[in-house]
Amino acid sequence: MGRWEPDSRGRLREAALALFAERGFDQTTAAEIAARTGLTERTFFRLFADKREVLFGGSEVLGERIVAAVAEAPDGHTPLGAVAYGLDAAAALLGEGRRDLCAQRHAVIAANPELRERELAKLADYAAGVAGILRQRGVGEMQATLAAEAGMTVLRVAIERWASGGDDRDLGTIMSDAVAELRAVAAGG
Amino acid sequence: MGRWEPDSRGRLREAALALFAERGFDQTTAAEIAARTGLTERTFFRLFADKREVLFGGSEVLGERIVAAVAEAPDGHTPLGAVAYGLDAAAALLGEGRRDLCAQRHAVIAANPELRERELAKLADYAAGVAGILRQRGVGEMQATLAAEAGMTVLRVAIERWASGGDDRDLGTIMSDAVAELRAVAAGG
DNA sequence: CGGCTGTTGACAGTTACTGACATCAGATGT
DNA sequence: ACATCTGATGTCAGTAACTGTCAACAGCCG
Repeated sequence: MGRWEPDSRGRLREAALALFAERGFDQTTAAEIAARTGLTERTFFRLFADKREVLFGGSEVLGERIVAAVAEAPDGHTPLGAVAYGLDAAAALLGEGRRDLCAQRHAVIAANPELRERELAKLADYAAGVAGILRQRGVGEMQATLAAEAGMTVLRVAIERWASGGDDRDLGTIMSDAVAELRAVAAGG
Repeated sequence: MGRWEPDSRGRLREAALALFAERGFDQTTAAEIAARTGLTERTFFRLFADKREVLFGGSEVLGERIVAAVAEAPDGHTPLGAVAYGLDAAAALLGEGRRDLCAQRHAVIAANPELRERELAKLADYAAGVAGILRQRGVGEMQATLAAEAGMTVLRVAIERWASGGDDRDLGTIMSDAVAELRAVAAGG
């Protein structure tokens, strides 16, 4: 290496986030993002499947982490109890990162329907992975799906609270809280 | 009316479903769909915001029906109990339609990631509407969101079972069942 | 009869994305 | 040291999703 600046992916991600935050997603072309990093549009699309994906790099890592944590949850847990392990792992991973960047990213996503769609799709992917693990642990198809999907809803709501600054507590705390609320809401008549 | 064939929207929807089922979503252009109905591509995009929307016409009706049913649920229900009214209304509405068409539509959607994204977005819209109603009924922000989202997950899973033919029971029955499973999965430790 | 309205067509333009091929620094093998 | 291979990039041409603008024209209304 040395022939080109390293970490094209990372530089494109940074440039994209900055431009999206500044002018908005629709008002930013892939060519502009690429130009800002000294690369070409073609390279952009080689590194990211589509323009939206540039905002979701690293999302596979989060998904894998969640699925792994659910898989490693000790036996004897209810489905939702196992999912909570995954949520803890997610909170730990996200808690490492810079909260301001996470907030900026979320503001960009919240401002654009296409990006919101993509985020939902990512969460649905995680949910599918988690549901698969739960099924391996002997949970029935329907319960596995419901527990996994509900867990990802908790993840989304908690992150939104955390990133939007409406709740100053630790992300893990917000999430445990949300799981408790989920139990409460489902327990009632 | 009379100058042109009536119901351009409906004709485009039919043509699109047929072509998508036959060759797949990606292998079908908007111009081809339009041509099959004797219209032009420009008209297609005047009637549908984008190519995917042609498969989701009438989805606002379903959303409104669900939200209305939740709003009209008698007092004294838990949040999830009120959501169940919405699910009943959805089952009733979908039960009216032709199940084979619903199944074909779902097969097309299931076969394409972009279409799955759009479907998730529609469900998220319904959930937002339902959560709003629950909040009006005095349910807390977090519980309202969780109950509404969980309800839409039930809707999705139940429809998938029903449409894919894996479950011969009535859609309403499948859904009540799924709600019960949701309660069971959340009730446990 | 004349003007207004709503639906459509025609046409040009932008941009997301793809495929095919060229380039060239650096690692690798002999 | 030399040839070669590899991997990341650039170049260029093309498709198709959308959008803006203007024209055409049946029906309706005064």
